Amino acid sequence: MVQNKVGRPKKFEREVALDAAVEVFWAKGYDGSSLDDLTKAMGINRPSLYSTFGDKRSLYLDALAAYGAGIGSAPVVAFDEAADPREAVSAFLTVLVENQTRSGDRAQGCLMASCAATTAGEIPEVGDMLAIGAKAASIILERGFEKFKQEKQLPASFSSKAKAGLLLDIMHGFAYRSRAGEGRKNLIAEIEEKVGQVIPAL
Amino acid sequence: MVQNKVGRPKKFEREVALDAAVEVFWAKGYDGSSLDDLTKAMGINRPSLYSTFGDKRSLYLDALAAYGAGIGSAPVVAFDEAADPREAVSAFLTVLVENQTRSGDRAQGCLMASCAATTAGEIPEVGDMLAIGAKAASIILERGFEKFKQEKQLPASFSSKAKAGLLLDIMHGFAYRSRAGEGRKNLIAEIEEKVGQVIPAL
DNA sequence: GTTATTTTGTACTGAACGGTATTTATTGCC
DNA sequence: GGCAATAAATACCGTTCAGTACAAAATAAC
Repeated sequence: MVQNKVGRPKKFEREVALDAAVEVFWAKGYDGSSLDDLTKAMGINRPSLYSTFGDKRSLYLDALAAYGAGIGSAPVVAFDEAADPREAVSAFLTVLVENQTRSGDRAQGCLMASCAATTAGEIPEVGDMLAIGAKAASIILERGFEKFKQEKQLPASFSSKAKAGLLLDIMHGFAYRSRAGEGRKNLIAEIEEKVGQVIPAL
Repeated sequence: MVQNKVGRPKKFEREVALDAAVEVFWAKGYDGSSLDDLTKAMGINRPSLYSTFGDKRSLYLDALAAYGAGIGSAPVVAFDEAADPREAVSAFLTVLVENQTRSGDRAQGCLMASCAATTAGEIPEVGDMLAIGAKAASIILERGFEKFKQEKQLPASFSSKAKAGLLLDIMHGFAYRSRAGEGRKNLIAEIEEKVGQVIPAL
């Protein structure tokens, strides 16, 4: 924990508190999360929240960015670390489903697709973040497929861009169904089928 | 407009007011929609709203049901009316994109996936509605594909259930991107590619 | 031990919220 | 015209909201 030289020491770490805020927004959405909800979950009081994060709105944007850089990009990281196309898609979807069904309570899904999307109208920056996140993921997946093509693990006819888009579509399908309450087991059981729809049979 | 025999006549129709409420919830979400927003858009005052729809929560559930029975199921209806598989999928996606990019303003998308999903935690009935809607759509699409198989318009190897799921995944991808602000033209231009991913080449 | 500095903790503010009591207006029936 | 019935319209209620003022506490420097 970084401390100043003088003055009363801080009792919390910015990143830990931000992660807690992510959980609150993920569960209740932006408008559904009150400052009481947030401060209680983050373990800090209101003045600390305001001095550290600004207002509720900028805390929200920080939380979305933290999610995007962490949990939100974990599936893409798993994809990139895999050795072959089928494993890459399978790892992508497995990490995805695990993150979207992580909670013991109901209603997890994706913070971006299931919660932040609601606020794309009232907070323009959110719309931009949604678009940028999707675009970035699409490009990374496309490049990953292109790499596999160069390695001859995918045929030359394989359309990397279209398949990257399809894989993201599948991601959004899982996000919706996780949020709707469908259990992890059911979704995991579908992954093989989805892999087959993205990667042509051997 | 159905009127009572006695008493002051109503100045609004329930369905019209409900459709207006749908628009508000679709734009701002449940928690982001105030009663002032709702009554203003619906053209009625608070007591009328409460006597007709109960409270905000039950108005919300009514609005979701109305959306599901109307706009939300329009793509499936278009699918069912088509004469061949490619046209069915194409019509499904075309109607979908048109509905999700209907507004001149930003942030349309799907009321269920882009807005209602947020409230699946705080209002349990919403989670159930999301799940039931997806299940119903999946079954109808699956039966449609099966019909095309019987008509020999699709090969026996065609997996109707898996393809129905994939088509719904694509729907959720479009919903996300519409909500993120991607324009109708871009999405329409992608439909042919998506059709090819659902229906095998001739 | 005093001072300067930083953060915590509590209490508070005006505004907006969902919901309702009450009054007024408009009809059909006698 | 008077009465009963229904709905509209306004004004209001207590609560919760996001945001802040202010004081108490904890550290380093001297």
